[in-house]
Amino acid sequence: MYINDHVINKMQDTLKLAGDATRLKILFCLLDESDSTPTFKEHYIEKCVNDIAYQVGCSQSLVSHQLKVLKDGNFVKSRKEGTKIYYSLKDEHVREIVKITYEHVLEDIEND
Amino acid sequence: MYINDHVINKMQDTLKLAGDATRLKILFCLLDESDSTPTFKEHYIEKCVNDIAYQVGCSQSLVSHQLKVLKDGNFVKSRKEGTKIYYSLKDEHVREIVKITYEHVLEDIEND
DNA sequence: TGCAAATATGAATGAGTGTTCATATAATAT
DNA sequence: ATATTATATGAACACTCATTCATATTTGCA
Repeated sequence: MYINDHVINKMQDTLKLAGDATRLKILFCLLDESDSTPTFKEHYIEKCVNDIAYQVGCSQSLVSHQLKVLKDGNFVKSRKEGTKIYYSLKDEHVREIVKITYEHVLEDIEND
Repeated sequence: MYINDHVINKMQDTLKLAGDATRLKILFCLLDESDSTPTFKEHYIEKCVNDIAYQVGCSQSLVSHQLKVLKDGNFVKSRKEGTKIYYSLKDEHVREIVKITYEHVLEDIEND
């Protein structure tokens, strides 16, 4: 193959990381301030774990576990302030991958 | 959540489908005629199972299994001709998702 | 009819992973 | 110190899934 395994494996990791419902919800949650239609505008919103858990509708434990996964995969970063830890998207790669997939899925649903 | 579960689940399915090394190799294989740097030009190349297996370096059985997965997920389509079955990309969605991820991974590797 | 080529399929296995539950850690306030 | 809030962590479980092996199916051909 022309594409080396390193590239393939990194692509696999990236797509696998994004390919989970709970993590996708967390990413959407970090995409915008409130519960609105997702704008994919470049801005970095910070939310603490409990707020994310509440908005996403999952347990604190699950969200914490998945935030760790997202952080290890360089999808999000975190900042400590008192007892709270604020998470936000790490860069524009994440946003674009979510955006492209979102738009394609919407298009598919319209042409069902 | 503002995004309904149906959309989230379809996004999950799409990204999960693409998030596997073997399937990515198959998709790259169907992206271009030969072993060159991937152009992401819109053209639909047909290859039969054995050729794909050879180029990807996996067993016929594995490739056949994964082609079924890709077909069920609407990533590829197939056409029968004699004893051979030719597979090709189904639409531009697949190509774009692979392209975006590929470019992002390359960019990450450059800035390592 | 029989054989070879191309592909599909089913079972089995083993590794990976999403989720829950209980608990630990850390910081703050009383 | 003690209690409370916020978050992380580890074990355990169930479940998914990628891969292999053996075999079935289909088509074309002698």
